[in-house]
Amino acid sequence: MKLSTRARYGSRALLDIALQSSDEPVQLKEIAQREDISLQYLEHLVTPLISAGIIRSQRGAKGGVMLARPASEIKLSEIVNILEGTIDPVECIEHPDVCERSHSCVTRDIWDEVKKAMDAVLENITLQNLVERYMKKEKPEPVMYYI
Amino acid sequence: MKLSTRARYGSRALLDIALQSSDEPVQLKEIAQREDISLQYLEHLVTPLISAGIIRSQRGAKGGVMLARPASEIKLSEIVNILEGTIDPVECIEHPDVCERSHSCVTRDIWDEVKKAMDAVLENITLQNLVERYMKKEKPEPVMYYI
DNA sequence: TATAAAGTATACTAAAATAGTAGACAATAT
DNA sequence: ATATTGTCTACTATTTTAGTATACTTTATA
Repeated sequence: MKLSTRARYGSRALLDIALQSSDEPVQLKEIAQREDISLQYLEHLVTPLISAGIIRSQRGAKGGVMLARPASEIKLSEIVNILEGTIDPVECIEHPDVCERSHSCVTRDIWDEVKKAMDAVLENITLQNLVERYMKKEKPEPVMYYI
Repeated sequence: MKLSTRARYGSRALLDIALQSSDEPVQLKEIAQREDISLQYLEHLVTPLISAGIIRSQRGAKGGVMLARPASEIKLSEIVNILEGTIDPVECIEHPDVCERSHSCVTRDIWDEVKKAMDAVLENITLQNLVERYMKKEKPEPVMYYI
């Protein structure tokens, strides 16, 4: 029941891009270095994200990638879905035919509830939220101490 | 992000046992047949469930397995945990040391929230609940039709 | 317009996890 | 005594995941 590196690395890469947010594209090489992901593997993650319209790329010298939409409009559920495929904990949620029991299977119902619980979390978190969380961790609000 | 067959088969096997609930042990061979799981594979699932005190077994002729506790005291979270290992979607939840970023990683925080959402579902469903859901599906309450 | 610096695409390989099988062994009801 | 049933350990096959390699395309800019 583990997420693969694809979703993990991919989310980190996207957060990285969001944090560099300027008008200039961010080079894959830089992302790879900062995030400790091999450039070649990162490319595998970037391609589907481009196809899905999460990021866009500029080829050639001074090229790189950038968010295709505002960070506030990129939901984590979308990212995970693109990189991980469906989050369904069991095949029979999406394709009931794989098991003749599906229609009457109560355990299947449970896995569906589990999926929905996960979805609910991921649907409500955007890249922008991640950026804010990051900022908060990096620069915590000064705390007042009362003596 | 798939559950393995272990948790799926295991839950079904336990529900099967709960449904046969009598004082007599249920034979593994029967469970295997009803649930379409090879006997040998089922044995792999049964062993850890016995160790964990979910079921107990009687060896020898007329032997089999039975619930070691009332179905209402067996939570799905426990079953999944035994058969699947932790449900953590990423290694770094349980073992932050696997990644030097853990302490400052905001994506990790998200995966932790996802885990908690899943846990919340599985903690609240017992084998007894599954039995009741099953009964409901099999013998739906008669519905009044108003003309 | 040549060229270096990027991203793109496809194919391959290694490693790990998952799923499943086989067979000898141990306990027990009858 | 013995047939029936669970137990244990070892092995194997398959699939998925992770990662590497290499040739190719695009483009800024000198």
